[in-house]
Amino acid sequence: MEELPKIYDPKTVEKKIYDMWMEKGYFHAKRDPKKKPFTIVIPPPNVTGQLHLGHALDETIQDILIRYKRMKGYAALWVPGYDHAGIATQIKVEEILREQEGKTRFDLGREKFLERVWDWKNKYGDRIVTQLKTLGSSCDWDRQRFTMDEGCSKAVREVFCSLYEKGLIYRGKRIINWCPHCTTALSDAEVEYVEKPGHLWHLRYPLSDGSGEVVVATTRPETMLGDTGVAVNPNDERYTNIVGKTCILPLVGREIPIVADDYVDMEFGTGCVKMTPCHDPNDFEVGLRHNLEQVLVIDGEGKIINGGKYNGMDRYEARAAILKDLEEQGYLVKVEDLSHNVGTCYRCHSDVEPVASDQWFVKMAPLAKEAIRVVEDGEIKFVPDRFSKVYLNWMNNVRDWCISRQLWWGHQIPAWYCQDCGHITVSREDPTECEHCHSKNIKRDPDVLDTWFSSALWPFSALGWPDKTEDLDYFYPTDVLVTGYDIIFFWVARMIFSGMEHMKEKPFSTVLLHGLVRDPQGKKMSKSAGNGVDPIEIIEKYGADALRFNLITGNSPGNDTRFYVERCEAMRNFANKIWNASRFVMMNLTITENKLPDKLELPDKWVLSKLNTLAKEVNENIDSYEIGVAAQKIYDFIWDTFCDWYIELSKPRLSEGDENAQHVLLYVLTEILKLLHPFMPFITEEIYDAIPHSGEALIVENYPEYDDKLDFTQQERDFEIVMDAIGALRSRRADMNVPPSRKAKVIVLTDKQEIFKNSQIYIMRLAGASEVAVDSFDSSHDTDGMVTVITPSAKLMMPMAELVDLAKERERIEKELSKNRGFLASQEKKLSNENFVSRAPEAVVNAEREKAEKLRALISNLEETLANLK
RNA sequence: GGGAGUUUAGCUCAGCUGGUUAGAGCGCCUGCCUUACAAGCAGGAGGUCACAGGUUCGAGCCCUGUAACUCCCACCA
Repeated sequence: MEELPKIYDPKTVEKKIYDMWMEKGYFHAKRDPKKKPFTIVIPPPNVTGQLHLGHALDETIQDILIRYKRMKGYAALWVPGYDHAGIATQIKVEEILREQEGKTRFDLGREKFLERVWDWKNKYGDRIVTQLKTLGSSCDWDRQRFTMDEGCSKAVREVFCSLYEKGLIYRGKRIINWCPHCTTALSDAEVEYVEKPGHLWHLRYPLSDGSGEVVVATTRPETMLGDTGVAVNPNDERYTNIVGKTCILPLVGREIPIVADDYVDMEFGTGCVKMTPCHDPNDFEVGLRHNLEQVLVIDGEGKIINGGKYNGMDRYEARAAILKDLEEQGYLVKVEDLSHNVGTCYRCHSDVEPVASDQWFVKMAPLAKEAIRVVEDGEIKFVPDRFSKVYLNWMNNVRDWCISRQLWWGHQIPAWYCQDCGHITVSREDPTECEHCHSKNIKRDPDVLDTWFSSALWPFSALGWPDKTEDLDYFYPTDVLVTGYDIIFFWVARMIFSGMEHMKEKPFSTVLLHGLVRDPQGKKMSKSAGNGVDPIEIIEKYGADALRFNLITGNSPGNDTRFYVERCEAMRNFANKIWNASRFVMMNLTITENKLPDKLELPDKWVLSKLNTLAKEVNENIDSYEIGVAAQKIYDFIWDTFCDWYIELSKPRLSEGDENAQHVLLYVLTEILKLLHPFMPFITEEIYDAIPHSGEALIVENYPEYDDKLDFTQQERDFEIVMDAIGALRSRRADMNVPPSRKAKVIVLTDKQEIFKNSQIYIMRLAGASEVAVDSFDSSHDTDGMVTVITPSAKLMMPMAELVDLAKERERIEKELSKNRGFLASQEKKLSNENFVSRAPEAVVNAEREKAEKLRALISNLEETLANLK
């Protein structure tokens, strides 16, 4: 057998292993009627994107679940794909165009520009795919999808048309959020509110009849150019006399009415509100109720229009100019500081402008009904559960979804406007004439759909819908959706109502949410802050396995986590630990078959029993999505149980040529590799390949589960008696600074003589004993010059005369005695409590009794030792 | 204005439906290159589980209240 290097080098291994998996087609899920399907669709990363730690966490969780289920015998399908990311991609290509050619998209025209985007997508679109592969993601690459591929486009068109036919998509004029930088409408979900310091300017609007004035307050004075009214509360006695009058809009000179509307809060400001129907959602509504004129004063790029001398100015430039003029002309009453929430674009973070505009909307109320029911009824579960409240709250208050975007990159809206009769033709096939008047003079809506419109269909469009595919039939609904809590509204909510509406079935059963990966200070990682960590660099340095393990341990579902590079180091060390443990096993192997021997020693039964418990718990933990807990348990077992104890225990046996020890080592190691494989796929597969094995590859081995045949609970406890003794001896030797090289005879007085007699070699090896003599408790031994160590089951003596200080020894034992007497007292108090004994479960009471027994034994051992100490 | 989360060792965090004397990684102290691993081994220090009440035989975990920090939603010009 080839000698493995001392240090594990992930770089050379990971690529080789991944290529092997690909070549063998292990990631490809076959529809097998004998198997149960398990399906995950990937949250499609942006085609413009670079892998960041958030993706890495997301993908790792999914890969763990998929690999686990695959090993459990499911037809486990993980559908990969990416998202066309309308705004982000268009901006990216526009940027390149500007930088390289000094052109805008309008210079090229729609068709040529889109060619450029496709070129760009074809060139760089697979970068994110390559990066996913370095993480070890076992996606079914044969089924890779793109939100703008033919199938997804067909799905989008079908959904648009069908919703339109049902009256659930409509076109109308509403106040929408407009991003002047991205020059497109946004949905409500795409606006992030940021608290910013601002001002409240109080302006004087003189009454037309010269009988006085009203004072209004505003945070956005530039919108006054679009004012077409002033509103007061109908119950506000201060103003009843002016309702119905008009006032003169300063700077503009327009005569505008004063109306009464409940919307106005009498307590706030002056109780008079300027009405700008085109630039404020509330004003828009008030305007409709009172028939106020609509004057649009800010254009798509945030510049002033219909504003006389201010035309062409940027909105902030205009604000300054208007304020200056207002002040000079005596219309500015006062200025107050006011911190207020400003809507910003979630893509570019520019301030969004509320603008009245004709857009397409999805009518949400009817769709929300089923989406609410399916979560309330528990058909879809959120993990952690608290997010179902967040979801339901949003869905219960959801407003219509603005889905049109003034972009070129995306799914163009399948609506044609008749230039003659004005009818809108919406169709699955491109029409050649108006369906109403048959005019050929029709023009297609230039806008595209919100990127999230296509993502909303992902769980079924990625499986082939609207065609009736076998994949759809077999794999839908999917099982788990893994994503960050930050896109519940953008994506999760919309997938749920889309699935219910178009499939009449939930898109997934469980939504597993994780938190954000933050920097060591707890700040959000971002390009602009420069605190981002590139997962690819981490993988190169520490390996994908270490990164994966780092990301999924030490945090729990739905909670944010901080990323420490040092933790990667710790996880790399763990990988190296496994590597070396495996090296040790291999170096000592003369056997070639992996099977448990008939004759098992006590430590064998101990380790197998621990392994059995581990397998049981890991299955339970993963099944309930506690994957961090599962990982931690495997880590502890490998490092503590297997390496620090079992391997050490096996050494004296191996040197005696005990093949049974080899068999148990190989068996346990193999089971560990299986258990760990979903978490650390590369190193486990590499080791599996190097040790004797019967399976084809680890990735398709059976995942370990609880095994009745390995139930050695009693032997596990028996051996822990020996471990207690070893621990006590070690601790005592360390106290006295005895170097490991100095061996000493150990005399064990115990009523468990058989256990200790069978364990002499282990005590010698692990506790620095030159020889071990076992005798009964009541046998007499000279304690002169003996160092005594007490455990509940044994009195252990080492002749180390020169190290013994009688006074100190007394003191030590007395201290230990009083400590344990204290414990026993509290224990006995608990046991003498009627309520405890009668109400606590029997197992708990028995455990407590046993504990008390042990303490009594320990105390009597200590007392006896103290009495003999002369 | 409404809702949620967090508060556990020096730091960052686990702690699964309430059940010993509360754990991990990193850091710290002591001793070891014991032929798998110094990216390691052995031993150790360090916590009144934010605070105040309550329920319970038993509370880090459940209930009530308080405080601090964080986030989400709504949005009053």
